[in-house]
Amino acid sequence: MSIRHGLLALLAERPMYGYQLRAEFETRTGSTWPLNVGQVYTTLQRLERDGLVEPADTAGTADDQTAVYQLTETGRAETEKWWSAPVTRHAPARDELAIKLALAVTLPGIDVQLVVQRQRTETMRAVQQYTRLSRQADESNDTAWLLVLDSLVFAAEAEIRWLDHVEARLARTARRPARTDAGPSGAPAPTAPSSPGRPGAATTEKSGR
Amino acid sequence: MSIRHGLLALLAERPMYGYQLRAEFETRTGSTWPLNVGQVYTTLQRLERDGLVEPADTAGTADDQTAVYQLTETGRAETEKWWSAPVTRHAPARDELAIKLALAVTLPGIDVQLVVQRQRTETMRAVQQYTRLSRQADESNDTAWLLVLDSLVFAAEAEIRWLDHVEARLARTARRPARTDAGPSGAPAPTAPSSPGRPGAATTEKSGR
DNA sequence: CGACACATGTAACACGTTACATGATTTG
DNA sequence: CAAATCATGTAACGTGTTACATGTGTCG
Repeated sequence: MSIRHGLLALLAERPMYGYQLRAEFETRTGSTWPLNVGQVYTTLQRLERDGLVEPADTAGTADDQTAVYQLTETGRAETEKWWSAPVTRHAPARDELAIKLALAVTLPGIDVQLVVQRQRTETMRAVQQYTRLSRQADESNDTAWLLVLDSLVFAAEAEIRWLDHVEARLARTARRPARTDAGPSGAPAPTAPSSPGRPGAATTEKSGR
Repeated sequence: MSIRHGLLALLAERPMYGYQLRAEFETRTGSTWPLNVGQVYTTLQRLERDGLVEPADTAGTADDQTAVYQLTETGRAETEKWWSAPVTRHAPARDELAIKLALAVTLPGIDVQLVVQRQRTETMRAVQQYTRLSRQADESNDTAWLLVLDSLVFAAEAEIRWLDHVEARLARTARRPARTDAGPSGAPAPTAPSSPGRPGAATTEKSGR
């Protein structure tokens, strides 16, 4: 849905054609997410189908081979709605890493420590890469790109923190092993007591600007 | 791809049938991501098509109406590969929020402050909700669920930090306005100098366990 | 003239999501 | 017996992704 809304937002500024939309989208998001041209055209088709955009009247401008689109009233309303409502993470997207580790903890014969360790290495590599790019973005004075990169850095750092957290919890549970398995297909197994205080959920201080 | 790998991982423990796989998956990931049964069957079909799973030989067990699947050799190899390689975020998934704010900064007539503010409210709400659920998970001693919830909390907190960061940067740029726009369809505009030191990318201290 | 950027589009496929259809078994 | 749960599957649709086909304009 990001593309859909992205295109709408761009078209809200002024009418545009497909090729142009792709260029604008990529430029303004720091070329972080390359956008296939084909996708733009199919998305435009769908937007037109849904009555959110329409071919622009190119009277006088002698446009023969560019297919300019503009927002309809409905499209403009939809765009405003997008700006005014926050992005909701209801039913947050399935996170492969979270699933992987949840399963790792649950299944027998998995060296969770090792999985965590390898993942941390990889994620730290990602952080470094993004940081490196950040310098470029800073030099070229590209605020949008910088913002996007920072978002990636923040997310990756959170992932590392989480991995540390998981590891710590594992170390604790390892001493006093408790089964997390639910059994062949049964209900959440009532097991031994564990972990009195739990961290993580109280780290909001730093953002209390 | 999470489902695909998730099912493989579950089948690596022992052969199972569709309905059972769904239950196991949901239980072990704390029912955070409800998995439609239909999806399980179609995914199983695709896995069979790709030679990763096969109908299990149910000789003697008198299974008439359950379709038990087991891993093939290829499937087992694929699963091991999954466990041994970290989840890579190459070409990280398009993040709607990042796109939204990058566009907001770039486009005229958008009250970025307001967008950020509303988003923060929403995200903080999410953090609180997850934290509340965490308590439940802790009480019911469900390690996997707890892990998943923590991951969501960490991610949401990172989002809040990022929003703060964006706001701070905006406040700075507001005093010394610089165009981020690239123009009608041109190259990254060379604009006035801005922002000497940039924070964010150096926040790794906390995870340096 | 040949390569490359501009510009539009289609086709095929992957995955995810919801809704629907069907029947067996358990249980109040 | 009725309702819920167990169990399997199909159909239709949405988005995203890649590859392909086609043509124009420009520039070395």
